[in-house]
Amino acid sequence: MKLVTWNVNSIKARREVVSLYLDEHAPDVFCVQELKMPTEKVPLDLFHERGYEVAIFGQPRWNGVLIASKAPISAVHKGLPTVDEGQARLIACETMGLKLVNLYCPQGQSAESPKFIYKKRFYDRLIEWINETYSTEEQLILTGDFNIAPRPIDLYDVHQFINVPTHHPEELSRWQQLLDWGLVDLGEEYIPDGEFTFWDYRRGAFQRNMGMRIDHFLGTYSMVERVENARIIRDFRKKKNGMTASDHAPVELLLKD
DNA sequence: ATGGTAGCACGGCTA
Repeated sequence: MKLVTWNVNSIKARREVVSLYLDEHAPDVFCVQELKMPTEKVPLDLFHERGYEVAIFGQPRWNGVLIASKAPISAVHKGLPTVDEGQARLIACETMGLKLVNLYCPQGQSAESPKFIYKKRFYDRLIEWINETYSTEEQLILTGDFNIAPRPIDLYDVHQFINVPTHHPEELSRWQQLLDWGLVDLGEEYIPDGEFTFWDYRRGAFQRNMGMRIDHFLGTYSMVERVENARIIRDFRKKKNGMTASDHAPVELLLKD
């Protein structure tokens, strides 16, 4: 089966590009972040026409996450209790025998920003909630836009990220806590070092390959042996038929059935 | 040079 994560930067602006991706790459399970739309306005036909069931946690203007699956979806959970502040950043469900958490983690702006304090609080609560809700014995995957580049090689220039969000020690320690709980970065072994999932729109970052690997799959140990491959579909960071791309590329995880 | 680009929604915030 093919599991995909993609921060689309508005499902409204990206409707045609997302259609193209679904038709060309046919994921079985599709996790989307940054819908930038309230739940009731998300174009369901985009998914229903292609045989997907869909669970949506939307919000006007910002954030918003969605899971689409070719198989039935059950046990849908929306939101990370007590730290949401009205922000739609987490949706979880069960589908295809997997427990799945789709995340859009806060970005943090700068180390001095209140947004960075919020990012740390979000991660602290996430670690707690995962521990309360799941067991390491389960077939569990956390995926989405973590806004953390875990290794120096996951940034185009680590020297520009000394004490800067996405590679700050205070968030790397929280990433490590997720690993210590019993999760593995499933993409790391398969994605070649120095490949990125995000490039800023500004300063020609994509053309200069100034990117970061911040979109991930974290799985329990029982998932590790099921992974066949992971890859970044870099081509979808390029303009398609004049349509602007998202600033993130889709990331695919292939699992043995 | 505190820049730059995109999206939401029409001024300013967020990334």
